[in-house]
Amino acid sequence: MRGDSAARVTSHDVAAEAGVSQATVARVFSAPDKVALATRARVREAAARLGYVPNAIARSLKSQRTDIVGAVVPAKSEYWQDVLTALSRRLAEQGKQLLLFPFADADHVEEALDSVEQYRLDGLVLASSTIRPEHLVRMMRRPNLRAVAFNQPAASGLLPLVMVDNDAGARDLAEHVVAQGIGTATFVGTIASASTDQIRYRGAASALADHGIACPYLEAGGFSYDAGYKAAAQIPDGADRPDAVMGGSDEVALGLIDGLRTGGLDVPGDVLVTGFDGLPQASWAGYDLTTLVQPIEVLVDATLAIIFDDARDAAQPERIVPGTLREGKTTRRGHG
Amino acid sequence: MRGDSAARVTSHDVAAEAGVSQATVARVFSAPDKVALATRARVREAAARLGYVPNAIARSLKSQRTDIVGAVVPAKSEYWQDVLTALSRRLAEQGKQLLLFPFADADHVEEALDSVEQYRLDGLVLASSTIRPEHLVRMMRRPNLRAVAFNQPAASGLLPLVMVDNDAGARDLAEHVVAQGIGTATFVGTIASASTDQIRYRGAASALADHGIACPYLEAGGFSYDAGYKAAAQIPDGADRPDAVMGGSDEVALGLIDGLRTGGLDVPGDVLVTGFDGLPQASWAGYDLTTLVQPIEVLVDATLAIIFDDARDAAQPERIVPGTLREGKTTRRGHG
DNA sequence: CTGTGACGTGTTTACGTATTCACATCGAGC
DNA sequence: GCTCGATGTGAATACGTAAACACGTCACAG
Repeated sequence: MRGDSAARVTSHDVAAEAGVSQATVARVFSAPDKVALATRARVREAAARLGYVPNAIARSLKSQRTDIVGAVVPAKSEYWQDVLTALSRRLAEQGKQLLLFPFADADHVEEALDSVEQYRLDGLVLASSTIRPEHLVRMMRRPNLRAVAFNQPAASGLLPLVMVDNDAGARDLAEHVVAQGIGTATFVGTIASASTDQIRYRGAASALADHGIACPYLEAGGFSYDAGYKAAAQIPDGADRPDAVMGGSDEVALGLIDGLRTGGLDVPGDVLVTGFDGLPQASWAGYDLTTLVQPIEVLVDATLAIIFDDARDAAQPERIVPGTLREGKTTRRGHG
Repeated sequence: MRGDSAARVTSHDVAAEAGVSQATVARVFSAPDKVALATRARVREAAARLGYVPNAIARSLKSQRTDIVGAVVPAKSEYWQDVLTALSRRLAEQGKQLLLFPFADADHVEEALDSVEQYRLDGLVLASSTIRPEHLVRMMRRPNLRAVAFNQPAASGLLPLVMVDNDAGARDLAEHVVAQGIGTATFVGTIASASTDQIRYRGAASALADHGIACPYLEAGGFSYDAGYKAAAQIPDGADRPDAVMGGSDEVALGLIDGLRTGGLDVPGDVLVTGFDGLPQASWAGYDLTTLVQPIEVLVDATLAIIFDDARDAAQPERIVPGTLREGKTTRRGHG
């Protein structure tokens, strides 16, 4: 029978029950090796009897550490869901928590950041390339808060930065489709103002240009499946139809595939398609998309290293991690 | 030029700057109408000048409210991602935050709950039917914590409960496939021990039985696409092949579709497929899955209502919300 | 036998805010 | 002209913990 009726059990209550001081109780739970073995056992028993659980709020107030990392991310996005899953898993391993600050539009970032400042977080992950530089600067200036920009090239020079090598990845994808023998290509970007989108397009266009292939840009207008699906209708058909369509993200690429197929085209028979990110869905048999897989675990680890490593005086780190080309059937040309 | 150099600005600092007491500063930020207009303006200015932001930790300690709701959810799941997105959006509208406690296996729920107790959350959403009853009981007993079971039939009688009408939904789906003229069916469940899985199967089997159709159960062994994909290979082919396969969740159903198609079958030509949940991916043109769409917004609102409504003495509420049948092409038989 | 350090514990204070209580001021009502 | 209530503000306290500091005990080296 655990004492669950007591409304709020504090370390003082436990101290009284065990016949020690509050400080000793606190030590048992935060620095056990500083307490004699016998005392420790007695306190532990008393705590169990009363159903005592340390109050993280009070601890945070006193210690000036919350053990919570915040993440400012777009509310709707497959890619970020994956990142957050990896992030929270790693944090949980270290006994830390993840506090979510999702935002719907880029216009609502401001509100999210207002909330962020109230909580004295140990660190903050600023995700999405739709966060504007002025917001980044704002976070840069908060004392005692390690903010890291995640996959957000625009943050370069403003904040510590972790990202996949978008340029190299886009080039790899372009080289790959060139190797399949294409003669024309179109890049369907997500949102033209996003810095990742720009880098990916430039990388792909530059690599294609090296082979004498022009690559017009088409904006899907979002990071979503729907945006890609609708964009497929904009792609020229007939004689002007490109041999390959490169999506600015996997979500857009998946939408493109279905959009193109709905339009009566065969992927990869009539047109090759590539993505970018390496979402789980890209591996689904129905799509089997050729894409650039981001090493999310590596990126997350690098992010947490920046937040928690004590080298606070170090220069602004920038970790740029290479991705991996995943070759799926969407670029496998029937060499008939 | 905002005073961003000051390491930690407190209400005391603002009070000194504005020539008022700390209490007045606190009032300006928590109950502005209790402060004279002129004073209020002066304090606001001083606060802006110093870059003061109220400390949510200290506020929580004093007020015994954190304005944070926790959610214990499986780390990997499309369905829960959707729910969490809706949940955090609604919370953000009320100036509240969502703290995530993801768990990898059912065995790790215990650890997650340990963390939960440390934070004095305003409410807790217990998701996933893989959380075992003993864990539910534990949360039931915490004082000052409104825990709500979300889509977790097993919690009935133990905790306030919000869920979609799994039984009716499964029946609707079964009736729908019967109306397509099927003669045989197989139910491919997620995890047999999950209470939602059991209810969905029983509902479907019962409705099918009303039409004299037997419905064997096959366990995919997970809630994932992969589980469904692999399970497709277990489905009898040839003469024993069922006319319809009902998936225990959309993720499983999507995997089933691809698995069946990989096996050379046509969906819906050779076999009909249904899902359950109404994931965004189910609407993707490549699948266009017939499924039962959960009204996630409604479920989330009901959950938050239980957490925040002051009728704390009310009997344990149980909200069971009906879902909506979404008819996709995976059950559209070619009436050739 | 005394000085020294390690060890274990208690006392006290501070973290930053919300709230209670007390007090002062002011306008209105008999 | 005095009471009364409303209004605005300050002083003081509590929320629950961690950590600095002080103290006492004991083993051991000289």
